[in-house]
Amino acid sequence: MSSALPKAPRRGLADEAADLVRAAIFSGHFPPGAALREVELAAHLDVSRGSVREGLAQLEREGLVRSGWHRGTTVIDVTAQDVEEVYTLRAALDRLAATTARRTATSEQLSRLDQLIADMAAEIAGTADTRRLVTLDIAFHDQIYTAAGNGRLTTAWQAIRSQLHLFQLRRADAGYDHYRARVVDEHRELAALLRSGDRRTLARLAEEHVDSARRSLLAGLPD
Amino acid sequence: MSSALPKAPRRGLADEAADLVRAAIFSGHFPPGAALREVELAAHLDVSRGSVREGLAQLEREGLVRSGWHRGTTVIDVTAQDVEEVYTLRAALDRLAATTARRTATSEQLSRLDQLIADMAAEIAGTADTRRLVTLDIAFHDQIYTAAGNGRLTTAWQAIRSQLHLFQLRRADAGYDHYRARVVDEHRELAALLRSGDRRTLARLAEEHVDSARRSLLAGLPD
DNA sequence: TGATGTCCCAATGTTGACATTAGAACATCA
DNA sequence: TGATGTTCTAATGTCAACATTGGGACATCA
Repeated sequence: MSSALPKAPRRGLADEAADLVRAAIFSGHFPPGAALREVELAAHLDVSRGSVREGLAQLEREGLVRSGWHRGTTVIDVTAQDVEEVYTLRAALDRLAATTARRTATSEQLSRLDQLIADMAAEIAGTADTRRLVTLDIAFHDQIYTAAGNGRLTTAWQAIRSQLHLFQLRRADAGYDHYRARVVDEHRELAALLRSGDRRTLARLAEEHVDSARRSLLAGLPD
Repeated sequence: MSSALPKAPRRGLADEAADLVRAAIFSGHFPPGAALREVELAAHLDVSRGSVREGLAQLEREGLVRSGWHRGTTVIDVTAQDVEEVYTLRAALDRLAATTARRTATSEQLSRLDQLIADMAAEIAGTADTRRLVTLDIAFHDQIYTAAGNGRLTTAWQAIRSQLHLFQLRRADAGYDHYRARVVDEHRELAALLRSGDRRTLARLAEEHVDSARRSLLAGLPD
């Protein structure tokens, strides 16, 4: 939660409002399709409508909500097509991130990947809190994008990151055991290829890693 | 400029403000690094600061401007690293868009590509307005993304589209003749492979198309 | 003289009030 | 009775005033 220097990034109320609403969506307080009324949120969060409005615009950038002219803002629905779109794009982004990070990652960043894998393994051996497992999974990929060091690529990743989080959460709630069974091995293999794999093999694995996730999620979607 | 049905999408003032400022940036009225003051813009566009603010946030999504806490908004600078980042990401996105469109494009959409190529050729044979040529070039790729039909992919494309436009404009202003010499052939080849090429060849060409553009732009950047 | 602290102002962040709109409920007519 | 036009209202879009902040100019001191 803290770097060497927290660098205290003074943020605006809009950012905090966005964080709060995002957390509420992840927690299930606002289910898919729910309407997010500005006045209601403003009163509940004790900030002005302007700030809430700006925060919602931020969530729209992340693809978590949709809004239209005078039609308000609603939480996105999780349809099969949404899943298809997000995972297809993610495969392309992950492929680029991995092959780039293979050249640019520092040994420190690579050890951080090992640490995250160890955390996953510990979590599975322990209480196996699937919610936390998903967070670690995403943090692992965050780290790869950071190591790649391409700001625009990271922005594109963040534009689907929250949606992905929502999807994986739904996957977790439905109780997919084989996700827990394979998540550690798959990431360990990715980390190994990042260290000393050839580019093409790594590229293919990065794509397959995402494809397998997509298939397993789609299999459990009644939509 | 007009589809069969303009479908009159009632837009807010924020969107119009964004369009106006974007055009002003492209026209050179706001050069790279220029500060975009909210009060100034609001007065000039005759809208409130709130709308300007929202419009600027939109331009930030497009990567055309950057802003920080209490430090205002400025037009992005065009450094070598920026070019590197944008074109690298674009290669990955174009690759996915092309391989997807190869499966999903309708014959109508493919003919529209041919039409755009014809427009380019006519432009070169005529006045050779490089500014319009760049617009056609980007419209060509817009069409491929539309044909791919992946909303998230299109969003990711739009997040770098404006920056790309700015880069290509600079490239045009510097007067790169061999861009004009090759642009038609390259796009014709892309269109042909979209119709009847195998996936791997198309993927490679899509990447190379972007790579050649990047190299030619970087060669002319003193930064 | 140069490093440090203080003040000030221009610009952004925030807010509540007012204007406008989309959609639903109702009334009207063929 | 079903389609069309009207009214109403809750919610969003817009606005201008107020609060807060970052950075530079100036003064102060070792």
